Amino acid sequence: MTPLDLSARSSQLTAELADQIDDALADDDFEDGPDEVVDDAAASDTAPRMGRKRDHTRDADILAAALDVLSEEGYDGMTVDMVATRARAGKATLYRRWPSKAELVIDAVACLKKTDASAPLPDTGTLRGDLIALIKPHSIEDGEKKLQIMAGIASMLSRSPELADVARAAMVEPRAAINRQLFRRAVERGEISADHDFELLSLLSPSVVTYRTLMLRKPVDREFLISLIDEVVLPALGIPRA
Amino acid sequence: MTPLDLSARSSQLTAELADQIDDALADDDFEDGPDEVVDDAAASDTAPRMGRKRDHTRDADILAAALDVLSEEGYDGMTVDMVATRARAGKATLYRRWPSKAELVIDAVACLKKTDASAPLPDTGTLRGDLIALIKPHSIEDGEKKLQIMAGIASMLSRSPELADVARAAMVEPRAAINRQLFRRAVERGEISADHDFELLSLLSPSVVTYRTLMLRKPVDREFLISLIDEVVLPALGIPRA
DNA sequence: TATATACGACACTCACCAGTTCCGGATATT
DNA sequence: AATATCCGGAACTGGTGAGTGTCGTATATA
Repeated sequence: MTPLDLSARSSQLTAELADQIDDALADDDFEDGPDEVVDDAAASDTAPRMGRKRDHTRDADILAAALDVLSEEGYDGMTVDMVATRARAGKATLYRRWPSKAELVIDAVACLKKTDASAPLPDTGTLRGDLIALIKPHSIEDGEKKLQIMAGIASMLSRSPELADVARAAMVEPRAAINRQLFRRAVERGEISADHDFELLSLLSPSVVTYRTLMLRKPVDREFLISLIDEVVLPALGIPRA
Repeated sequence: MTPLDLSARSSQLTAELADQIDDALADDDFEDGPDEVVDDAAASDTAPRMGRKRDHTRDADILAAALDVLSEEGYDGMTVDMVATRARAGKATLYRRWPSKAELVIDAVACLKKTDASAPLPDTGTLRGDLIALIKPHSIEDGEKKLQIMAGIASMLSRSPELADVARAAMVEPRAAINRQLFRRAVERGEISADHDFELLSLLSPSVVTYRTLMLRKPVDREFLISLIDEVVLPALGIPRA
C-alpha cells in the first residue's frame, strides 16, 4: 500500500520531468561497454546468443524518482529503497547502474540541467518586460522543487566538490545565464549602461528567491518577484522606479 | 587521542562562543524543578541532605560544541557522541538535559541569538559609512560559521517548523534588524526616501551573501561586500553610484 | 568528615540503511 | 520454441547511531 501511496504522490510534475530527462538522455556516460563484448576467448562453438540488453529506458524514471525523494527527504533522509520503490524498480537494478547512493544523486542532480533548456528567451523590447515575462507559474513551481533539492543537498556541498559543481551547473548557472543574456541585450539596445557588475546582478534574484524560500519559508509569488524587479534589480541598473 | 584531537580543533572561536553563551544563559528553561523538590512525603526522619546540584556551568560548552559539530558535519552527520566528546562530557549527561538530539540542536541554534547582540550600531553620519562600518573581519568570520550551520540544518527546516522559527530568529532576524535600523535613520536624516520596501531591502545583503557562500562556494570578502553596497543596495535606495 | 547526588565513561539494545545476493518470471534474440 | 540475460522483489549482512542503564568517582552540601 505504501509503495502505491508513494508513487501516487509523485506528481505529474515528476512524470513530465521523467519525459524530459528521457528526451535528453542520449548523451550520457552509461553503456559501460563490457555488456556487449562478444570476442570472449572462451566462446563456445555455438555463437553466444544474447538474451536482452540492459533496459535503459528506465533510467529517466529512476533519476526522476531520486530527485523527487531528494526534494522531500533531503540527502540523508533519502534511502535507496525509497527511490527504487517510487520508480517501481528493484534496489538491485539501481546498484547495477550506479555504484553508490552518492553517484546516483550526482547523476540525478546533473540531469536537472537537461530539463530546462526548453523555454525560449523572451524578447519584449524592454528589460522590464523581459524580466516580467520570465515570471510564469510553471517556472515558479519548477523553481520551488529545485530549491527543495538545494536544501536537501546543502550540507553535502561542502564535503563533495563534485556534487557542488554539478549542482551549480544544473541550478544556478542556467538562471544566471538567462539574466546575463537579458542584460546584455538591454545594453546593446542602449537601455542600460554597460558599466555594471552583471555577474553580481544576474545572481541577485536567484539569491533573494532562494533565501526567501529556504530561510524565511515564505512563498515566492508573482507580486514578490515584480517588486524585486522594480525595487531592486532595475534601480540597481540605473532605471529609476516608476 | 581522538577526543583530544577533536577538542583541540574546537577553535578559540568556539571557546569565545561558549563564554558568550555562558554570560547570556541566565534566562533559560532548564532547571526543571523536580531536582530541588524537598517536600517528598517519604522523607525520612533525618532531613534529606542534598549532595550536588546539576552542573549547569557546562551547558554553554555543550551547546557550543553542538554548534561546532553542526557546522562541520550537518544535522545528520552530527552524532550525540561527537558533541559529548568535544564538550568533554558524557553522552548520558546530554540526555539528562535534553530529551533528544533534535531538542539539543534547537536549543543550540536558539543560543546563537544571544551571542551577537554585543556590537553597538555604527553611526558614521551616512548610510554608506554605516553599512561599510558593519564589515569587520570578525563579523565575516562569524557569519561564515553561521552559514555553515544554516547549510547543516537547511534540509530540516521544511520538516521542523520549530527549528525553522528558531533559526530565523537567531540568524536572519538580527541581521535584518540592523539593516532596518540603519535605513530608518537614513530616512530620518533625509538621506533616502521613506518610500521603499525596506523589508525586502534589509534582506538583500543577507540573501546574496548566503547564496554566494552556500551555493557558489565563493569567499565573501570586504571587496565583494563593498561592491554589493555600491552596486545594488545604495542604487536601489535611490543613491546613484559614485 | 560524611553523604547524597550528578558526573564521565562505557557497554548495551534496537532500529535503520547501504550495499549484496539470490530467485522466479519476463523478454528479446536466435 | 529455446535460451541467455535482465528485471523486480525480498532476504540478508555489516555497520552505525539514537537512546538507556550501570558503575566507579568527584564534589558540593551538611
